[in-house]
Amino acid sequence: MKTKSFSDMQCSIARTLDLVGSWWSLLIIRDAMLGATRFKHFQKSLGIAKNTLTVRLNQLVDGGILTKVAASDGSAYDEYQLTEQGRELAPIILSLAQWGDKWAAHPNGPTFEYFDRQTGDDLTAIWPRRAGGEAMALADVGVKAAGTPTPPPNFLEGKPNS
Amino acid sequence: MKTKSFSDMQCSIARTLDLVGSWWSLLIIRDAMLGATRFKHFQKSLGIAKNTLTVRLNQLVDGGILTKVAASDGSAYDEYQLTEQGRELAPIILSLAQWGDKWAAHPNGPTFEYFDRQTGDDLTAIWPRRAGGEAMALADVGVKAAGTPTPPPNFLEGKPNS
DNA sequence: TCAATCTGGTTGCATAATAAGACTAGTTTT
DNA sequence: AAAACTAGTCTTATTATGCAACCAGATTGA
Repeated sequence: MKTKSFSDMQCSIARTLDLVGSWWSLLIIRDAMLGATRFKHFQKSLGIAKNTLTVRLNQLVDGGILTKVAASDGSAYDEYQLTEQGRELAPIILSLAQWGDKWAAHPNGPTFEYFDRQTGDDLTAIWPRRAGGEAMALADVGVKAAGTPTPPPNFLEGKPNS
Repeated sequence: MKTKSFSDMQCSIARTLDLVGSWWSLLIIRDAMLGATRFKHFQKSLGIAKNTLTVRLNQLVDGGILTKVAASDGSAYDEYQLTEQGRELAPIILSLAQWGDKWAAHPNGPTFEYFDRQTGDDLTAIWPRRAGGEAMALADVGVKAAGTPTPPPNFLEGKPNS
């Protein structure tokens, strides 16, 4: 069959998913954000098959999300570390967590809570906002083809032709 | 092999990915947000195999992201519409787009731009923010086990044991 | 009107991705 | 020095995806 790649699509969403959208990838990134650095961390935390984990880690390294560096603690085994590019996936991870907390919560409640280390407050919702900072209604989010000046259909509302 | 499901994990991120994390799912949701409602829209836009599309659409309906409703224009063919639950995936979609624009842009540039329909301004970045609305450094985002009072390791910094 | 086309699938077959477990060379612990 | 651990690899089995053919009902065009 040869699973189709999204890498030749022009859409940024597709291009992102091509790098981090395969099964397990985003959970590996989650664990990396929570401090996992070694093969065994990911393997134990996720229960993923080792061969699959090998492939996924290599893909993330190739995609520039992770780097493999010499261990900081003198061990002979390398560490996988998030790159800047990888760290900036945090909004995606946080919005996934936020949605799951609201719409797909586990009977026992969520495992993690996110807060502002400066103040201790809970994080403000990850949500589209206007310049001032207020969250906006989804219906106010407009989408347009790049370069187009006029505001065509609404995000979440426009109809495709035919 | 039997692909492992994430649905019994407690983590909200995993639970969300279980519903929308399979190959094609988020692109289908993207298209739904851009106005696609019918089988042919998704099929034409994505170039996905028809049997796979059938499975994906049914999964999204089962997961409460889409509903199948009678066509609004009198056609005999049903429409797939986003539910409220589905519409609230917008922050995930927008953060994927934002990351891709920055880190995985197509040579020809992005296809879409997002703006505030009220003002015409570009959207403010989807990013973790403090109560006041200012974007915060990722290093200031803390994560803790649910219920725990003390702030343990940083998000993006904490080390797992062993 | 009525043949041609479109729509939303289903079915069968080929291949790729994932899972599970055995195995291994090198590392670390006891 | 033996035992256990680490980060894989290899083999085998099953599922997921892709592709093409097919089909019944709806819609369109001449």
